[in-house]
Amino acid sequence: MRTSKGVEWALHTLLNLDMLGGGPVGSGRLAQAHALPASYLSKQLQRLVRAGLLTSVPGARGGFRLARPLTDITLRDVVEAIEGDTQLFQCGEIRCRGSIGEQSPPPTGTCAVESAMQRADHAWREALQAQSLAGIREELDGTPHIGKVVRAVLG
Amino acid sequence: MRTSKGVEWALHTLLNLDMLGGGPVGSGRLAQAHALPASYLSKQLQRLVRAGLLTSVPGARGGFRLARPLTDITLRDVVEAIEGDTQLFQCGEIRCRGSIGEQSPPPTGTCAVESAMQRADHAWREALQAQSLAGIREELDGTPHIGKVVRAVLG
DNA sequence: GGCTTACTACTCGGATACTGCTTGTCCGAGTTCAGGGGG
DNA sequence: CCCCCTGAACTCGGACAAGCAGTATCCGAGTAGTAAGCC
Repeated sequence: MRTSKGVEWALHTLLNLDMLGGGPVGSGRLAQAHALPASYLSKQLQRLVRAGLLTSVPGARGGFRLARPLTDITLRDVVEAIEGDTQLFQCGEIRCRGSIGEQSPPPTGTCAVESAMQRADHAWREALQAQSLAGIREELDGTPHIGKVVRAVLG
Repeated sequence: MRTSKGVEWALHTLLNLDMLGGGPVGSGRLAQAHALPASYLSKQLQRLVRAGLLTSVPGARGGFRLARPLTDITLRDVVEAIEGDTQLFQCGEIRCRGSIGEQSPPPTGTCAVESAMQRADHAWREALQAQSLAGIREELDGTPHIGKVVRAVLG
């Protein structure tokens, strides 16, 4: 179990877009920046558009641009945009099946196992939500040449 | 992205084994309890054995039994036994590839994106570790007929 | 009658197929820009 | 000289394959119990 590569790609791409600042950048150029498959990256960026993190500009000279500043984008936003908001642990309600399930009265309330796993899931999402991309950008600015390279390559 | 079904199966099976208390129980009977594929459940239980959560008894009248009390088994133990201890987010170091990577000096230290995701990963594992199976067992004991059913079916 | 021994039934454990999702690729609809022609 | 029209190039967006991890299954090695045979 691991997050899809799209999460990593989306995060770096969002950071790159912020360093550029201005107009829309095509998926091809964004992909070239990190040697990613362009078409597949485009697919991931479409999800960010649907989630409201990016806006897409169609046509020639089109591309993607940030829909809002990095301070308003959390890791949780990105992860859920790519992966969906389904729980890490999905209860199959096996407690209701098999010989035990048949001989037990229909359960009332949530499965204890499920609720325990949900607590951990909640902690994960809280930790993701507590970190904005702006904070990560600040860490990167500890090595300021990065921004210069990005602008030289993509600008 | 979601945890494999094996996690759910393992958790319920461990709880059932504790309610029985005594001797080893075969994977077939444990599977029948929740209408699970017996052979595949056995595969998951083997992982719990390797992780030291269960002990297996070979031969006729053999089976699986708890290697230690539920108070000493946390959700994290079970999840990592089944899923492995790999991080939810695995950094592909794409920052070192592509035109940006080539034109940047070799990075020093951990990728900022990776360390941010690791913080969330850590929060998840902490929340898992904070919950023992004994606690879940207590929640289940709110509906005490469960133990009776388990003993009737498996005992 | 008691002990030994061969047999059977049952268990775990790993090697072997199948399925669904992640990953990767391709082509079409739509838009912008440029250039040429006409007023 | 300025405006309009046509064409081409480039973009996103969704439809179409390939690869791999998760899922499921089967068979062999090994052990406990049993029953028969022998002393």
